[in-house]
Amino acid sequence: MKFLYLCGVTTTRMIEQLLARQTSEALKKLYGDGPSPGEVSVEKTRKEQEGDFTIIAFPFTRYSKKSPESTGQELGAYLKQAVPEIREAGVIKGFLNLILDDSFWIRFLEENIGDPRFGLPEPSGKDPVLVEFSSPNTNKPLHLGHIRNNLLGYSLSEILKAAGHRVIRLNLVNDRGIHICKSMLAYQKWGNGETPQSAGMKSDHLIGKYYVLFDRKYKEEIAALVSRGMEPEEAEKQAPLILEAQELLVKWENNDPETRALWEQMNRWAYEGFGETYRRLGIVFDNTEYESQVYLMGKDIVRKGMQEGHFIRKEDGSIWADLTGYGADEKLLLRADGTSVYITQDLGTAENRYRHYHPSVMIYVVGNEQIYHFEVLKKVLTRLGKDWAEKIYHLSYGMVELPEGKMKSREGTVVDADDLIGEMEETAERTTRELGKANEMEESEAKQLFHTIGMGALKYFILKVDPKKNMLFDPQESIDFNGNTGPFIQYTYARIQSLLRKAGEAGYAAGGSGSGPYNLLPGEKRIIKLIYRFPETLQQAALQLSPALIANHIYELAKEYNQFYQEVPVLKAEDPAAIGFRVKLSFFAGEIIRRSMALLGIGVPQRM
RNA sequence: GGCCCUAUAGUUCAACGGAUAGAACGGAAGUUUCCUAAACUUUAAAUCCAGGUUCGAUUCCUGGUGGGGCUACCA
Repeated sequence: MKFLYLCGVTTTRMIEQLLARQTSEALKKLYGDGPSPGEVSVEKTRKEQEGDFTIIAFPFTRYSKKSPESTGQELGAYLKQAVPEIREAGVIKGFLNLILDDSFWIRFLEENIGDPRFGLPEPSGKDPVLVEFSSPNTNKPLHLGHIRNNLLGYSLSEILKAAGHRVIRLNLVNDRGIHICKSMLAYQKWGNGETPQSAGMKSDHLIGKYYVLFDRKYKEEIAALVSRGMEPEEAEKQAPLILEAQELLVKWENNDPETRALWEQMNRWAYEGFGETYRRLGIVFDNTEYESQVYLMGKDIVRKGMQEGHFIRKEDGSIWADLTGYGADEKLLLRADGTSVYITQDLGTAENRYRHYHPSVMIYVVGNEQIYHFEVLKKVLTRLGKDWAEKIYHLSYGMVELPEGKMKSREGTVVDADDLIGEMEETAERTTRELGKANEMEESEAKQLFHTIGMGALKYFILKVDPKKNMLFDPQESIDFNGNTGPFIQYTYARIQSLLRKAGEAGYAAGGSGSGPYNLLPGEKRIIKLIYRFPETLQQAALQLSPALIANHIYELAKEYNQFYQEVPVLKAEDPAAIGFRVKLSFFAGEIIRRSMALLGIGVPQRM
């Protein structure tokens, strides 16, 4: 993301920087000219090949005027001389593979194992990054799409914090607008004073019931009008229910006491329900904004812009921005009846945030169906001379699709958030009990474990996918607990903790240092290298705003550790030095797993 | 119509312009006198099509084709 900067470079990448610098010097010395160190890319060697780092010789042939092979040979010979950490340098098809001495990797482990801030750069102290996410409508309960939004927003915030940014998590509640009036109207007409208690429903679900009811009755009215010969488009505008909802909106904006009282009651129900869902998901915010409190600011901006001649007023009194010269169409900013639309309040919130927080970046975690909306928002702000409009970044994530297609709240084809959370916990409980793993647990510990595993499965399932891509969720197949999943990683962690408990009993310290020379097994080295790359992955995840990178990395580590665990004895090793080293390696791997999972908002159990 | 996103094993997902395109699930075959088998090992299976740029393209560009989204006085 172009607005973000790196907060700091962690010390662990120093060997790559050293290699790049030496390569640059080598080429200049050998051939008289060469790239700057920044132009040299030092990559990790592919898994199938032997080596730790790879430098590609092809780009250097323009300096050497020789084949990639001999260029690589000469460079390799130079580097081996210049860098004592290099044990071997071999060239295969123009790829210079460097093998570092085991002592380098062991020293890395020793130096960082006790550092709780390993991989974390110093906090930048610069202007904060705002992350807006969740932003629910108060007219219906949360569904699977919101879950993706919440998990992404929360995880990104954690990642950005870890990468050294000051982060402010914002929730903007869409608590006003025509959509709210629809549920309110349906409740007025057909609610008979029903309450969550009397209905025995979670409060936000009760509101959703009336939103769906409105839509059903509204569609009936449209159908009736159409059957009497009206054009469908016209019928949608003339149906009595929609006209009534519009009246209700005007009343609301004019502070009609009765309307406001109903609105407040229904919103309270919505917040109660959302609060419960957030709690179960483990989502928190630093601040909550309410659209009802900022939309007037948006109206003012529009009025002022109108006076200054930036906008146009149509015959019916509605106000529009003419963006036809800017790669967009005309965009409505205020309705003819003076009430505000979606973008009106977004103009207000943006201005409000900019003044209040002086952010370096404003990230909006909002679905990709709103790409156009944010383009227009930025264009309108720019039009008004707000040069900070460029600080707005729309993180547009893909939709969660069901096998039959897109979810539609109004038509009831949604995967409800609360239901899904409940099902995940139930599945976790069933699976755990079948495996007999809860047998010796206290009931409270078991309950906590089911929650941890269930949420781990759900969160990992969603966050491992690249945010910008659409993803598929098939309720029939449910979310797996084996393979590339949250529970797999949690299980790996639990195994490590079990091992460490036993190691402690046997007198082996996990965090200490001071082992002697040691020949690394291939599996051990692969684990160390994955730990070594954690800081880099964190930076990449922050830069690309992608929790998926963390998820992929941690899966690699868990997989690698499981293989090691299976094939290499730790506590039963012959050599005490080997036991000591492997205990330490296990401890460090466990820490990286725990911390990475925390970046995804996922907890890890001590046993499972 | 216009604009935007997307296309990889049967399925769900990976791959800073680099080597033989990786995993998982599902399929086939194995591993438990040994630190937790929610694990591990082996195996079959894929870059939508046609051009272009490059030493090198799944990746970048152009044109097709398929899928999705936006283009609301909904948010």
